[in-house]
Amino acid sequence: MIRATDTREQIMDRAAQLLMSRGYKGFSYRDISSHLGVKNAAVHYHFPAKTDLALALIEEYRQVLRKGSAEFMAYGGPALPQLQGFFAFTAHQCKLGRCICPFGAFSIDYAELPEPLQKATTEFMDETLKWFTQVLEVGREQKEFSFTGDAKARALSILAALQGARQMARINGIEILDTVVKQIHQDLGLDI
Amino acid sequence: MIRATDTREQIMDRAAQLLMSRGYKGFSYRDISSHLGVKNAAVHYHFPAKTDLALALIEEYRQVLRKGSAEFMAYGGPALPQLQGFFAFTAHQCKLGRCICPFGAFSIDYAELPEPLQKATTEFMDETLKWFTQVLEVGREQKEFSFTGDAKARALSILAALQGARQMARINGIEILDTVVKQIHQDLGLDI
DNA sequence: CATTATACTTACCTATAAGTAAGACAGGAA
DNA sequence: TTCCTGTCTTACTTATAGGTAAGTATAATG
Repeated sequence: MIRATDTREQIMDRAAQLLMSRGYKGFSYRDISSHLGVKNAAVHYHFPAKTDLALALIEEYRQVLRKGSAEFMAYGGPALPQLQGFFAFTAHQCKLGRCICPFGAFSIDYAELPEPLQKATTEFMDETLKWFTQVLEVGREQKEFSFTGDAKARALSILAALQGARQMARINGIEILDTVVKQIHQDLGLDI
Repeated sequence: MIRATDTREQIMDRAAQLLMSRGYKGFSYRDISSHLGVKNAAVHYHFPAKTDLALALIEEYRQVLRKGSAEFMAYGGPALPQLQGFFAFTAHQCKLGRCICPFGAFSIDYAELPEPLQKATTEFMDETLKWFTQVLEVGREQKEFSFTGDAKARALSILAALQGARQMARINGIEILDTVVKQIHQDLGLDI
């Protein structure tokens, strides 16, 4: 009661953790409320429907992406930190048990999602792809790394590999993610 | 009643479709029974628990893999048909709405799966990876295609990319899968 | 012909999900 | 002081999930 907005943030934190560890269908409002020591209806007060919660999460992810890429997208600059930051973020999330990236989580249930959620997911992916394509293009121009062919196709392939690797890491160990990230580095001429 | 084993097969067919279009949590026995025009308990008769059904599905996938790769694994031979067959199979599945590969489906719910199912999934992935690594190694030796670095790491990366691409294809269109497959071809020196 | 196994159906159970309506209670504003 | 608003709780509802026990019909077998 003292700090009202805390609850909302805590709900979103917990929901993010659950979404990325169990998928969209894999968590319930009860999972959130019991963890926070509040009642189920308290979660519904902040997010009337689960869809609202999911939309808020996606919006948050989009904000994170925008904030992390705004300067680069507007003024350019070195592309390598963008790339490295993204890989580090991915690995860190995975080590916290958040192995399922939002796209993975929502793609599984995509067919049954309400239209606004589908739209938000698609737009988020478009934005991510646009940013990552730019990173690859600029990085190649500036000779920070190298690869052949279309940057967008390459961006898509790398994002797909990361998403797949994260999930496969759950089944056969976290080192799978490291292996794939190393492979991507090698393919970009970033051998260590 | 006339052809008893039909029902069991039909259950598995439908379950496979549902598993790969909605994920493991995303379908119920009701989805299967209503589609077949039988009662819920009929499905339980053939597969007492959902875990049993999942295990049977994985076993079936493993059989398909073994049958499709047995000759190659035992006696060698051209690797390219193995590769092409796999890509074609993946694309075909995806076009039938089966965009979520079994690894993707089970990886989402992995943490909550009973141990036998976890084990079966892990073993299936090990087998798949072993086969695909062999395909890449042999194909490189025989100059059917080319790539640098460790074959297992490359196999892992390609499998991850395919898994990710299949899921992303649901969100942003089937052409994403084609793009990634083309990229893989290019990376293996298989430009058309 | 009687028995038995197979492949179901009917009729349940328990748990959990998302969601809602109405009330409680604190703090600030009129 | 009263009223209002924001933040909850209590106490539900409805739907669906996985699962089970007991009975039924058919087909094969002794």
